[in-house]
Amino acid sequence: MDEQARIMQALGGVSLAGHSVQGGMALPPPHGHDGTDGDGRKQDIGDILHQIMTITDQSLDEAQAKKHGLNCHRMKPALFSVLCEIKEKTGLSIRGAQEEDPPDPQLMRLDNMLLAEGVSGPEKGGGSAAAAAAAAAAGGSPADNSIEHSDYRAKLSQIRQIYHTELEKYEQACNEFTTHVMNLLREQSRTRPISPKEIERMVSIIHRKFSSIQMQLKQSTCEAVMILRSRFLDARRKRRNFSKQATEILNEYFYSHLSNPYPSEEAKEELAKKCSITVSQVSNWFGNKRIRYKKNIGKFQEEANLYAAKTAVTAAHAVAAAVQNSQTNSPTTPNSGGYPAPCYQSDGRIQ
DNA sequence: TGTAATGATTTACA
DNA sequence: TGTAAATCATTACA
Repeated sequence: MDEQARIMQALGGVSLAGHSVQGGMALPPPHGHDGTDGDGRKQDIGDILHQIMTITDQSLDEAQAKKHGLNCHRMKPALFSVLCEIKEKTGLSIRGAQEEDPPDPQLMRLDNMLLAEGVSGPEKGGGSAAAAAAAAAAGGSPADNSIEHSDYRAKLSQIRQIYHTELEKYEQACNEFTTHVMNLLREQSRTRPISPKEIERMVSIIHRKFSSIQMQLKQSTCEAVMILRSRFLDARRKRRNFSKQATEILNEYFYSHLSNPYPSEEAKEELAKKCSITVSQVSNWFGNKRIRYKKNIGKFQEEANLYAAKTAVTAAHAVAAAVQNSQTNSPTTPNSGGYPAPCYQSDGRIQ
């Protein structure tokens, strides 16, 4: 170390008890330097401060001249390689150089999701599959579906656009910053020992930092897509009341089968077809109707009577038609073979 | 704007 | 797996 200090001094640098200072850059002492001499250290610090003050007092021209002198010094290439070697030995320049980044599972998940949703990768209709699935689940009319579909696609396309713009910005910033740092290090490598390996390491550090920013972007994009999906897929958020006609058909069936309001699978399918809704919507409707009817029969009594009358009229018409056609088989009356029609008490309770 | 109505979902159970 | 019951979230209406 003493030899190194002497060389530094000879080159016009500042020798500071084991620390070589050049243009504000300090080379730490190699391992093993204990520096336990208390008074000596105080003196060193005083020297350092003094030297720093001296440096700042120097004019730029003087500094440049010194720098030039250093660069042109015949010993410089030899010193540079020696210092590089020392740095290699101390492990400063190779620390972490071998760190191979394993693929981040979280990043992979984000990438996969963005790819699946059509946000990253080639545009594939902006999640039309998801939109179609949601539309089917919602059981809306085809016209409604196409409106929702295009709405979903438009919003997804917006997200995609923002994602790509931001990604491009990050990449540009990363490249600019990397170039800047590389130039800076190359420039500094003229006056302090920086090996190409070290520059590479620095570049990889920068890339790692920027990729973590990219991950945040991907994460927030995924969140936006999830919110969009949940809004689109959650049928409760876009509930539409069934058409009056559909409700009529369902009510007619319900009240004409009041004693056993449990339509078979076939009946459900038929009702679904008639009402232009799905079988599960029919099941939901009957589930809701049964529980609400049971809970408050009184409230539904009027409705029940109305539909009973309606059914009776329909049946009478059927009978009349049958008689007219001289047909022998009588029409099927509601509830025939099933539960008896409810008999209402004065309080509206079913007997 | 508050409230009733209503379609959908969730949970428990047979 | 279908249903009851409770609950949620939205719509319709006064």
